[in-house]
Amino acid sequence: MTYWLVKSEPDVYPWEQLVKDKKIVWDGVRNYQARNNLQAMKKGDLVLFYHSNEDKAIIGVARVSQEAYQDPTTTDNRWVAVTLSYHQPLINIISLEEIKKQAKLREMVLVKQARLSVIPVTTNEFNIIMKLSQTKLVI
DNA sequence: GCCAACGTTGGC
DNA sequence: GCCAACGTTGGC
Repeated sequence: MTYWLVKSEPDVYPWEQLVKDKKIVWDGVRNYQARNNLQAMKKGDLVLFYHSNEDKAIIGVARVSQEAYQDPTTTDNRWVAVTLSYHQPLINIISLEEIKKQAKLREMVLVKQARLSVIPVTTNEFNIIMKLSQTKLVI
């Protein structure tokens, strides 16, 4: 099991929409590092859903339901998409501010590489976030 | 709205 | 192959 984090601008595709849709094709990624992370995702991996801009917080947990395939928004075969599905919300959302306050989270790639939109998360970081948010993971 | 960080492009 | 110019993202 690998853990990830994806960023979304809430006015483009908010978490609430995933709650309704149940599934989302995560496409349009045009950054090689982010693409490599998409390609490394395995079915069943858990994905933290982060709102950038106004919210700047981790708000829920999604899951990889389909591994990397050709990005449907382009015929350029360098780019891939995955399908994410709704998993569960966080009881308390975790703000970027909170993450920066936590010594053990300050080294997250999310903090170190602010512009990357698909980000690996360590098991330890994932567990700390679950604990801080008082969320019991549903398997 | 500004700007830092950083990726991409194109001229040489 | 280097690097200046430029574009984009996202935090503040």
